[in-house]
Amino acid sequence: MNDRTAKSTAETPIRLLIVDDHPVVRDGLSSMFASAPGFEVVGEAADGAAALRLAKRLQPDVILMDLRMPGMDGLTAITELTRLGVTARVLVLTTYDNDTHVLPAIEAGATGYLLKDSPREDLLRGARAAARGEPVLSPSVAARLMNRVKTPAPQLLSQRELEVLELVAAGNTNREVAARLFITEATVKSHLLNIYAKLGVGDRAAAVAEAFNRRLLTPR
Amino acid sequence: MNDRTAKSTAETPIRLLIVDDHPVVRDGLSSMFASAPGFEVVGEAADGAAALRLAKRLQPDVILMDLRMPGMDGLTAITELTRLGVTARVLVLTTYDNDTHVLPAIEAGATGYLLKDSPREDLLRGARAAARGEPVLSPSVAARLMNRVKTPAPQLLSQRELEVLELVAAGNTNREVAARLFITEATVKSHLLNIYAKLGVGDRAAAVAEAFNRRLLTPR
DNA sequence: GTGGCGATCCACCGATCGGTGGATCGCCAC
DNA sequence: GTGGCGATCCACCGATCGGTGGATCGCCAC
Repeated sequence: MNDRTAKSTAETPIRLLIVDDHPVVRDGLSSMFASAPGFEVVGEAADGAAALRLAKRLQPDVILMDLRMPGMDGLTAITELTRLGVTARVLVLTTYDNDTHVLPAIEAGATGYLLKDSPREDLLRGARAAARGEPVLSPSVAARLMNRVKTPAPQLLSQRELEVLELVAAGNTNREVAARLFITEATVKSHLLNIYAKLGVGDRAAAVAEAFNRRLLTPR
Repeated sequence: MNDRTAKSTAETPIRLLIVDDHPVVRDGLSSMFASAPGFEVVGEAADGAAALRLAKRLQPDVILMDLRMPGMDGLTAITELTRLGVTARVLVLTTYDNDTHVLPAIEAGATGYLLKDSPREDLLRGARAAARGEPVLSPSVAARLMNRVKTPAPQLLSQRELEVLELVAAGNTNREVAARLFITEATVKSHLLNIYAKLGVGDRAAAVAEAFNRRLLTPR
């Protein structure tokens, strides 16, 4: 809460909050960054709840966040930070390069991740990149992200069926779809029944959801 | 179609297909990669249609693909390659670091992109990474990808409304939703009407689609 | 503690949807 | 050129959905 004016150096230092349940890790990271130029460690926390409190009060630029912690874990903390609109960039700290845990953190709002046992230079560079808002990702995680947006385009539905489904997703009634496609309402229903069979669903709402799941429809 | 056996070197070279409508660019890239160890340029094409034909016949490991071309453009060609199940990794070649054109290419199935005027070493490294299936992305494009999967979580719908919508998206009728939530069908409808009003839609199918668009529901 | 607001809950009714049972057309393999 | 298959097209009917018009409850600000 104390008013600090640290613009003596040419560049304002990057304010760090370190969150890890192991004191040894906290101390190690803290001393590493404290001794590096351009960084200032403004706080440490041992679990997600403490991290949330400190983040709100200290307004750090970058939060180094462990995922596995007692009490509120890192993923929940990141979700909360995002929900609260905290602007700090979150760098996830992982022990191993375990993608499956990292991806949900990215989706929750993390800017990237670092391995705890990365070389000192990598940690400093990653934190600086995060402070600039740049992602810090390994190729394997980046590849997983790409797969999430790639359209497999399995051509499961015919072109006409996809047209019908898109119009239904846009809120058109069967009659409106028919008018737009210059066919009768009965034909629209027939297409819809084929769509239901192909997608394994029983109504239009489930068909739309399944189409998004299968990337047949993509969020705009 | 000629049977080639190029396993004289310790490692099989990376087979490249170069696609660009400018002969100068093709020649430049071709000679650059031909003179580099570990690469073999197996073909060149001047537009998307030719690229498709050659890709199917030559089965290259990596395709260097320009986006702006007369006739079939690069984006369409990438979409077709993905649809046809061609296993070649596609590296998009861009003149400028214009993210907006690159992202759709990534979504269509490209492994990454390179700037045409990148240093020789970057081009070689990028092509090798692509051959291994690793993404080749600049931080700005990676950041855009991340934003696509991040959940803004605007808490637009109440918890109960989201529950109802999820059950509707799963194909439940109003009566089934009511039974699962231990409320009456009338209450389910009331929730749905509130959902429609909040999302600005008029029926359940459009509500599901809009929820995916706003990341209130996410593909599984 | 009172007002206001959103979330949650409920009943009745016309419009729409999904189910059943078909027909025609074009394309590809044999 | 014939068979088979999927895409596209169509009519009738019971079940479900969305629209209208409400009531109650809990929470927060004043």
